[in-house]
Amino acid sequence: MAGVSTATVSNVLNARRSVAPELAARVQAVVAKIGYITDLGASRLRSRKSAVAGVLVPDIGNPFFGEFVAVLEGAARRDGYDLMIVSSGDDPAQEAARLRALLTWRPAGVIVIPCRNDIAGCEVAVAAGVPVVVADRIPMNSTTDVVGVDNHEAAAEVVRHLIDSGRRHILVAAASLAISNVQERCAGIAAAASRHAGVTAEILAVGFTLADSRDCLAERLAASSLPDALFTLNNVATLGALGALAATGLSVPHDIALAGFDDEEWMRVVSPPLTAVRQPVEALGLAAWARLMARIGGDATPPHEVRLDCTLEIRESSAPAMRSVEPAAIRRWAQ
Amino acid sequence: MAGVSTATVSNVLNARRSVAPELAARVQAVVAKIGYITDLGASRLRSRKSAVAGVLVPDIGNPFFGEFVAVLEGAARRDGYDLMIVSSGDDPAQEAARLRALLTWRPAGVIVIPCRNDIAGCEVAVAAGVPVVVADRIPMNSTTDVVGVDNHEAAAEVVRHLIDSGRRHILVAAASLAISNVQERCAGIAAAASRHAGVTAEILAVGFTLADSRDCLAERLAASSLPDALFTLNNVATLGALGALAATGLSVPHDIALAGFDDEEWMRVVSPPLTAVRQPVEALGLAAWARLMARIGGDATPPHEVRLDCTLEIRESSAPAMRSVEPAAIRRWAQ
DNA sequence: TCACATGAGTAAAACGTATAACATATAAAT
DNA sequence: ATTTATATGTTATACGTTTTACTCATGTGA
Repeated sequence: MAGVSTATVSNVLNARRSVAPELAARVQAVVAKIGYITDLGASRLRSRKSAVAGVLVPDIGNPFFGEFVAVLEGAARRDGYDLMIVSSGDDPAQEAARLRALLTWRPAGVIVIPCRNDIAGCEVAVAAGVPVVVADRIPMNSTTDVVGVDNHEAAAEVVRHLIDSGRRHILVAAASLAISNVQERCAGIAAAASRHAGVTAEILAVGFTLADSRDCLAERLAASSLPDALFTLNNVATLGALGALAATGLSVPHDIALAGFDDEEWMRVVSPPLTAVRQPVEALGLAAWARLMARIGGDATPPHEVRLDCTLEIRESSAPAMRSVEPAAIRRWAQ
Repeated sequence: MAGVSTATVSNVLNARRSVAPELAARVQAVVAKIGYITDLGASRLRSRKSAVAGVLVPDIGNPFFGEFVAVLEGAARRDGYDLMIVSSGDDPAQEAARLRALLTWRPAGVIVIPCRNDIAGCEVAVAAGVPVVVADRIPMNSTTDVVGVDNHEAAAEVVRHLIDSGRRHILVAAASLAISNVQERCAGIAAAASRHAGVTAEILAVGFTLADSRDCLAERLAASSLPDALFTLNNVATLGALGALAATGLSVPHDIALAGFDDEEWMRVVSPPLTAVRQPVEALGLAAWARLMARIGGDATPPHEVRLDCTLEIRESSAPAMRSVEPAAIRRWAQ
């Protein structure tokens, strides 16, 4: 339509070789007129270079993973990459299937938050020569780059804080003990608890859904030997704990302290505000993306392990149980 | 490697023509051995049929949109489709750019939650002959299928409830008045308020972020002429309201009632539990997907408009301000 | 026995793009 | 004036599939 060869069109659109201004203008005019849009599939097929990265998370509907993906998307756009986002539903079989589906897109690299300690079907990616970065849940002996937080120290810090707050019997609620970061957190809890005589920590697997964790915790709290602190290891378990506590009639922090992993915005505006471990989600995403870009760029150094620090946001839900003091004092203490 | 032609391999993998069992087995064996994975780009290029759908949402990190996308992903997988997910950041320029980026993937269809009343760059999609379904925020005179909720009635129901609860001066907090569903909600509010003498409704645009809405509302609540009810039109505004109320020292529902659009899990486990309009996110996603599949399947009927009903979850935050009654009674009332 | 349908394989073209190779004109250097 | 470099255009091929068209057996009914 512009009276030029397809090669010239390609050169105009990709600015690879110089094109006479007059011809370029003619091409641009036709492009605008007919609404021409490059076929990225054909482009990648011919040029053999892919500007898409795959992202596999357990559940895109979970705000933690949603935010993680949002960070990745921003970083990817800045570097000119598109993102192919899929979720595994915390099911290893789905994980393998989705990873395979990702690879059909021939991504330049893949970022994965696995649902278990080993990534199901990860070998197909490395076999295909696609760089893989594992985030958040870090398998024990991974051969790929990994990016996560210092779960051991963060969990230990929570336990130390609860002990300082006068608590002695900590009930820990985790989705599943098969998740690597849960294991790291439990180790941190055990380590911190063991350094203080008379402190007990009981671990409870409460499942992945709000309903499961609520019911599971309600049942435990109905039993004798009540804990005086509840430590939830992810955001879903925290919701379940609040539900169970409301059902049981226990008051926070008076009867029992509550602290959890994953800080969400609502936690600091409700009453009582919830003590939470804030994971550096943005830094996590940026670090994962940086590692992926390095590998795509040809970095062949041995696998990197990036560990970022969490921050403990101490709020009223884990304040000391001062029966005789008015709420205002507790609020003051929390600051 | 299997000693057959590529045509036979294609027939084995896609089961299009019958292949001798022995040859098929040989092909499958090689596929398994070398970890062959079809190149989806090349496949689509040649077959001219695309099994990918584009999804454009304002912010993948927002739990409402995250859940919407999660529903879509499940539906898409069931129908054998992949999803290309991008977000616009509530910026019309980005919206147009991302939509264009989506089209480079040659999707069979696109589902869009626009950031304004008109979808920036939507014409390129329809020009390309790609079916478009608009969800959640429905432009006034759209030429495409639209799927949304009955915002007018849902908002009116909230206002009627607040009036029943003894409230007369309602402050409405919306992100932006340029959003179509906000306009519909405001119309519903005005209609319901006008049917009751002495009831006022004041609309306030508080922005898209938690910080903005908190500051904006705190400023308004510091002024004279305090409202006795706060009605937030999305989840971010609800968070901002809680923050502003905490800063102002107003107690809910004693001094002021609080009700908002978007029901999230935490809202029913905090105290006081929050009255919220629950949007049927799952039904919304399924309806949008169903419309898209119909259009992809060749449905050429005039544009459909699907409207789903919301449900009002009445909880303690909008209970009557009974100064002399103990909390237990209020809780009873809320049930 | 012949004509003809059916089954099962292959060769080759096509999808939309990028690029290497080549061609030509003009400018610059010798 | 001849070579050499540079700028700018085109032709043709290749990317990894799918699919059409063609081939060659083999079976089947008259």
